[in-house]
Amino acid sequence: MKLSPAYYLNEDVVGLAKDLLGKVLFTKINGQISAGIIVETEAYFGIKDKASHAYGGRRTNRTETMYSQGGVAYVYLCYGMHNLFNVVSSVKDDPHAVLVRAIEPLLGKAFMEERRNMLVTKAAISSGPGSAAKALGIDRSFNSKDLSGDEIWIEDHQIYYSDEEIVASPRVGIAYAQEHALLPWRFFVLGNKYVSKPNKV
DNA sequence: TAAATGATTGGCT
DNA sequence: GCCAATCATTTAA
Repeated sequence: MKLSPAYYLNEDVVGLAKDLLGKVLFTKINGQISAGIIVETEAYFGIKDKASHAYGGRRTNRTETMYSQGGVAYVYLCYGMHNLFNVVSSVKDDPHAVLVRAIEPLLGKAFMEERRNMLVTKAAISSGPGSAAKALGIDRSFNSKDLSGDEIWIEDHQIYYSDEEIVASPRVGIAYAQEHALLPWRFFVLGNKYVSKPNKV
């Protein structure tokens, strides 16, 4: 069930971002397990992507995590208050990553409600990268953690979406990345209410 | 050492 | 729809 370490070595990060839709992201915190189906992702294409923190080969304390071999978590603080969770992919020294932007609550919904202080029936509980991470209890202490460990991992539950249900669109919040801002590297499940806006074709 | 800024969200109008 | 909140990280001096 748990994805094998080899899965994350895929050097086609855009294809991986699409493939991660329907996979199930788990966290176990203080023995409490929660999980959600990944329904929205974005690909960050290593050193050639102006929207990536690793653009141009920039290598700092923060981005060092992305240079790891695929299969670890990259979590960083954005706008001073949101923890964004990414899956590091590809081989060592090739800083590709996939941002998980939304999940559909599957297990441990009571824990999510407690962490988000809202009912799981509200789409906003895990819609958007900051919200999805918070619902699962992910914070910066998860940065660099191995995705094949027992604190955070991803499973394949044989959930597949058809090509008609998967939509590719430009990424969100990266207007500063100029021409790269228009690349259709955001993928989401059409009609799923947990997908952040814009969520229409 | 200091200044600038962002892969956003939620509350208010 | 608009806008404030809030700080780690980066870059420049």
